[in-house]
Amino acid sequence: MKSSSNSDWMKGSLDLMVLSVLAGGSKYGYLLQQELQQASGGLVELQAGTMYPLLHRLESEEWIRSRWDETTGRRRKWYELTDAGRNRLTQQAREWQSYADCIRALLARVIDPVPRPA
Amino acid sequence: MKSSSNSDWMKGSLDLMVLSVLAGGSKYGYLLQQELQQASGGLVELQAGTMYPLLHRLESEEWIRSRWDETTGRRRKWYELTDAGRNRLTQQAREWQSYADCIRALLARVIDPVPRPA
DNA sequence: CTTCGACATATCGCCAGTCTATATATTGAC
DNA sequence: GTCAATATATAGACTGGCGATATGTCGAAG
Repeated sequence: MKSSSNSDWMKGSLDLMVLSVLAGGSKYGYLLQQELQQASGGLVELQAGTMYPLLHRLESEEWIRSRWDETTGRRRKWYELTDAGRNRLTQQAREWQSYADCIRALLARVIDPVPRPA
Repeated sequence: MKSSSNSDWMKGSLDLMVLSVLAGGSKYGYLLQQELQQASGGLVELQAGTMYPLLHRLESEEWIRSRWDETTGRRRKWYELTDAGRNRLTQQAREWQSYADCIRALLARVIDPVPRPA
């Protein structure tokens, strides 16, 4: 069976999405989760068990950095983009668009097969 | 390190791409590989070790069906879409475009952050 | 005639990454 | 006092893509 809450499309795009949302300002995990869900019109539901390891990885790769806020009882770990992360984001955004265009072209053929060049 | 020949974007889109190419007519694996590479302007290099298992899976799920051509010494296994596969393709194409639009919107924010609604 | 590179399919084992489930703790509402 | 929402984290299972490897045909070059 396949299932999985989202529909597998963004399997390779989660990094990009997370970096994008963080580009809008510092966030802690739970908040990022909410905002991503909102921003995607409910399409993307980043699971906690996916997100936290992902954030840890992004941090270990130094695309983002974190700071605990322990001033309240509810411990929150705030993440922000590093400079490297910001560059990474623009880089990846460019790449992603190439691939998206490429798939779009592929799909266009399906819908509207080339009418054989005169 | 990340590496991987393509850039991980299409991790979840390979099914879609293969079905798309097959929508253009029957192909055997090797040919499909070439055509996909061409059609993508060299962007997508579907590896043999990825493709054959993928084709087997798609066949077991009955989105495609195969026939050996053994009339020549070079054995070729021709694949074509089933009716279900064709439906699957249009279905997935629709879904993919939703997700692509969603990411595009996310990226647009990055490039052009909302100027605070008057 | 042999050898080399392109053609053609297949499988195995590795590994990265996602999900489910689970754990833990705080807080506000009822 | 209990429950749901907030908040983070990890372990284990599973999937899927990739590199390596195997097997064999075929045509061209030498």
